[in-house]
Amino acid sequence: MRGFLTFNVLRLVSKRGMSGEDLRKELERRKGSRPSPGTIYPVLKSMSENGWIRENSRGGKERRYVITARGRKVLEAATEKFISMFCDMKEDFERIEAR
Amino acid sequence: MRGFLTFNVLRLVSKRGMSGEDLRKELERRKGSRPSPGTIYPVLKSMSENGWIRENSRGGKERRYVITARGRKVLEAATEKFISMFCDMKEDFERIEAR
DNA sequence: ATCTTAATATCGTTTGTCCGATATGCAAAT
DNA sequence: ATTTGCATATCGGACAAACGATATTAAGAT
Repeated sequence: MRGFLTFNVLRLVSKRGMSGEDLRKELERRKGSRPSPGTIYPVLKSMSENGWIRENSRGGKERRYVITARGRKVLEAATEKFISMFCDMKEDFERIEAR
Repeated sequence: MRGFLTFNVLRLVSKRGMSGEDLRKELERRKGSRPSPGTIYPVLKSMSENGWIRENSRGGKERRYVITARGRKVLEAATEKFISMFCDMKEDFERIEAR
């Protein structure tokens, strides 16, 4: 189950401002393993360079990122692709969440 | 949007017996681009070696695969992981399908 | 039997994700 | 000012996904 890290980060940041550490913790909750620093920070950097997210508040050591307008467009397009790829998974969501 | 090809193949084969070409066509429908032969056949081979799928009917040149009991177990576990990773995407499914 | 056509198989290479290790920066406590 | 602790940054490399090109196989048409 590899891949889709960038997509997931963009989704998380779109919901609320998050730092690298916030993301590592939340991703651990969701997928069981915590991505290493060497994974998450390069992703944040390249997303930043692409203009999908931007640094919002820099409270000392912690840098909090938020999504940009451009990032929202990218996310929306990616979400559509994602859905068409996994179009018949809605039933699985319902089946599994119903337990 | 790379990755998850094996997962997708397993899902498709679990619904109905499919050949390599069937899979290439269906994946094109879903994700826009058709995986090359050099992509799909090695995947089928390794899934076969793992005992997740097996050759069912070999109508001449065409080999049709079906999922095995073991494959179903793997698929079920992978689906749960997938859902917990993308837990809050149900709303996106509904939002996008509603158009 | 030969030719044609489509499906399948294999190989080497490219590309991208992710990690481990290590270094740097920053703020608060001492 | 020094130390401590945590967040962030960077780098090299491991690993796997996917491709392009090419070869093989099998069935049917001629």
